[in-house]
Amino acid sequence: MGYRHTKDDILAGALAAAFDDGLSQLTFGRLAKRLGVSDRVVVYYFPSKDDLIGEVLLGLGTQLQIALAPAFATPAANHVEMLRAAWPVLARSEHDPVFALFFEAGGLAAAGREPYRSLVPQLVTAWVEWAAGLIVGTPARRRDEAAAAIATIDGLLLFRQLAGSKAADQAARRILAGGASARG
Amino acid sequence: MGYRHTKDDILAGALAAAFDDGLSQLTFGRLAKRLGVSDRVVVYYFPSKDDLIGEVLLGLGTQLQIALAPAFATPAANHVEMLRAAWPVLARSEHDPVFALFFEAGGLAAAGREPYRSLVPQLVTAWVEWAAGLIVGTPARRRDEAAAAIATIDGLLLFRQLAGSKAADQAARRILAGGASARG
DNA sequence: CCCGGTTTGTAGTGATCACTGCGAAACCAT
DNA sequence: ATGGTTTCGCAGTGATCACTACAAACCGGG
Repeated sequence: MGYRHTKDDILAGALAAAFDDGLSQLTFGRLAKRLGVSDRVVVYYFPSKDDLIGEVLLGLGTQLQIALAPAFATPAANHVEMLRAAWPVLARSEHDPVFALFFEAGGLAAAGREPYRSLVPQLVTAWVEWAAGLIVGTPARRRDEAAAAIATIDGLLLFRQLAGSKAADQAARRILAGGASARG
Repeated sequence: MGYRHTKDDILAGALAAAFDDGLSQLTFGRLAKRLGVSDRVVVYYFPSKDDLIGEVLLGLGTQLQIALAPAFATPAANHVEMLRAAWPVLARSEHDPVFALFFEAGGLAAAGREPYRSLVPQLVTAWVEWAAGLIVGTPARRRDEAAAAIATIDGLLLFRQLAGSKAADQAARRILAGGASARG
């Protein structure tokens, strides 16, 4: 038997707590109480709050990758085709707390709060590069279509969180209708 | 001479403080210090934090409307045309703190935090209805195209905040290219 | 000028924040 | 068993949080 808690235990608990209550409610004290330990243990493994948040964001990135894997599995001719492939994931996104957490982090990044401001854009960039690998065409075209796909997916995900699934379905219907015959 | 501060004074200060430091840094104490008064004055006019945030969000809605007025000034045949009309606003959005503030509020709403969860969707809904008034066609078509426009605009605005203006320009180029000949 | 209500300062509430010092317990290698 | 290291509970740091009690200052109407 090792010690009672490993760093991974605590990080997993932190991710779960963030999923449940949001990043802004993630504190040493609350996390410790959730895990049934002294907050000293949490601070021992994550010497500063930024350390904890940084690793939580890393874990969030992994979870996002898992959630989006089925969406980004097949090559696409353009961003609308990519969006269509992602649709099954988008259509259920309001039930997946990983997206809510992403937008909370994104909002804090937009507001300029560290360490979100430094870390969240890396998630988005990695996401774009991942998408670019699936687009067919010249490098410039792959880059542009991937950026268009990610921007539109972000918009639909956020719109679904804020305006509800019905309005998001209406929006998606129109967006997906336009791209069947798009050219490069 | 009336008293030193009116409710509008304090609300204006609160909006300015939120623009500068973000909603999550908006507290009675900081706002009072910024205005050079006791926090008692702030609490007098806004008896609870939710009251203050609620009115700040209302003011944010007004500022958003002002910022987007030039984008939503002319009728559009579909969401891509509307997006094209909005482009001059989108292309400068990273210099306008009103959008950063909107995404911070949106992220907190997505995370389920009150009063954001209750109030922010109203901003988005009002936004969609405003856009629907500019789309030509049947009611259902107006509604769908407006939703598509707002979702895409949200996505481009957020993408510009998180991925930078260069990537956002690339994304916009592709999205705007697709809709020149879209039909209803 | 005085009287009513409105506005504001001083001070303080208990709670929670991120974080620390210290010593003891748990663990491991020998 | 022993000595050294890792882990962790206990207690406490000063700061800040939203919010309150109380009384003084301020104001317009009489």
